[in-house]
Amino acid sequence: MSAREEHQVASDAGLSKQRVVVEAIRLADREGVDGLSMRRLAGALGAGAMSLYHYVASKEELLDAMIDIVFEQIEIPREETDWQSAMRRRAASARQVLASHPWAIGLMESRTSPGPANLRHREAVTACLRRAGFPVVMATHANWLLDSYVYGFALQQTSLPFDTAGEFANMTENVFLPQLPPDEFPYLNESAAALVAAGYDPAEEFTFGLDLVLAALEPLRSSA
Amino acid sequence: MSAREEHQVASDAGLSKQRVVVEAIRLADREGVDGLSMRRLAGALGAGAMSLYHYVASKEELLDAMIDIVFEQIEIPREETDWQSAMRRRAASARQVLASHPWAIGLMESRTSPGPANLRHREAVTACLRRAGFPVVMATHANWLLDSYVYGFALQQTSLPFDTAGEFANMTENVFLPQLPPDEFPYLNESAAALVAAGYDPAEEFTFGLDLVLAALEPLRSSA
DNA sequence: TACTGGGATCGTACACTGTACTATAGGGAG
DNA sequence: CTCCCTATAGTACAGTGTACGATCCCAGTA
Repeated sequence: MSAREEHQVASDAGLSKQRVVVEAIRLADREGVDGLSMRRLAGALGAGAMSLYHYVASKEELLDAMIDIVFEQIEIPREETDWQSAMRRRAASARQVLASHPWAIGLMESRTSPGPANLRHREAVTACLRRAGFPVVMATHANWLLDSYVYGFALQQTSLPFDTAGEFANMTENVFLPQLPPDEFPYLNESAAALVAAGYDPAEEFTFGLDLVLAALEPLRSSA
Repeated sequence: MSAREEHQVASDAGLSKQRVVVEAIRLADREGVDGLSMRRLAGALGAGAMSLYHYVASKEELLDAMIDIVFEQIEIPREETDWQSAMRRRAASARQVLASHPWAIGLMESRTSPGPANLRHREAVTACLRRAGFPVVMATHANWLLDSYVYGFALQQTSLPFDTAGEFANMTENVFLPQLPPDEFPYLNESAAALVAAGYDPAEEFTFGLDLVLAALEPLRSSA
């Protein structure tokens, strides 16, 4: 016990569910979700593996708690602003949060229970849309559409190896194009060449779809 | 060896990468991706665990091959039809395929290499959009937008426990509503009640967003 | 025919996983 | 002091991916 105190990194002011989950997120961010094991997590906390099970019923519950904390980090729409600005802010926040915890999207698939932060988020978004004048069913449609776009974009983004215009140009010229025979993939070749030439910046891609969707939803409000 | 032949299910006409990957997909469909282990897969094929490694370098490569076969099942746009019908068909196909292999979306996250079927798909979609008159950069935007919507919708759908209007009404009344204190979640309560009363059918939700996106993209074509 | 080489198949072993069960230490209540 | 309860672990077990080496079988050659 005294030997263990020598090398432990985290403060040992006592465990707690909060501390366990937060450290699990840091570990997953650093090493990927496959590198997150109960033993390694316990090691990072300076504790024994089985001690974690006093704060978390199972690894499944730990993963649930992790994604709920991720949802907590997504900015909730504020009341005063107009609905488009509010949706833009929360979409940008969601994209950024999901990009900095890439494992979260892959985890959303298997777990079915929404979690409290997720529910608060949905409530706030629905409130914003309803106050903006969307009828009930239309607000549901808008919710689905916006969430689908944000999650789908984040999903695609995390599986791509570039973030900036420079990285995109670099990867396209040195990795993608050499793998695309021009006779088999003429349009992808055209596309890649044109995008690099135009200085295409993937960071701006998110805005295009979001603005288009918001503009298309605007006339579906019933009042002003 | 003769004892093993008694209980094996699959035909033992010899292994092959194709047979291994196809059986892996069936196993994942049946038991979830967590239930897919090399030993169980080998058992389903009537083979020893290590035999699989002659057709697949690692489990990672197996997973890559699995998602590429899933992509192969998504209908590719045909040349003759107008672009909106083509996109509607392939979006519907993608949604259905991803719904019947729910593990596929969760897997897309971690793997970065596109895979041949994925590339052919992208090529065909880009071709369709370009021929419809979208400029190069606009075709890229449309591609991102449509894919984000389809993947995001599929992701949300697989994490929901209902598919039909009846199941939705049932789950909402018996499971969701009892967990939503009306004073804390007034809008979600209003929404749930209104949707059940209106006989809301989640199967139609996909069409709404897709149609909206397609209509919003239409004027961005440069020629007719 | 006998020999050989190589591809396919598999058994064993190792490090690692989640976690059930059990044991311990420490502190507050009676 | 005794009793009990909460927090912390150690050990053990079934199961994982896969490195390594053994085996079998068959095509080709002498």
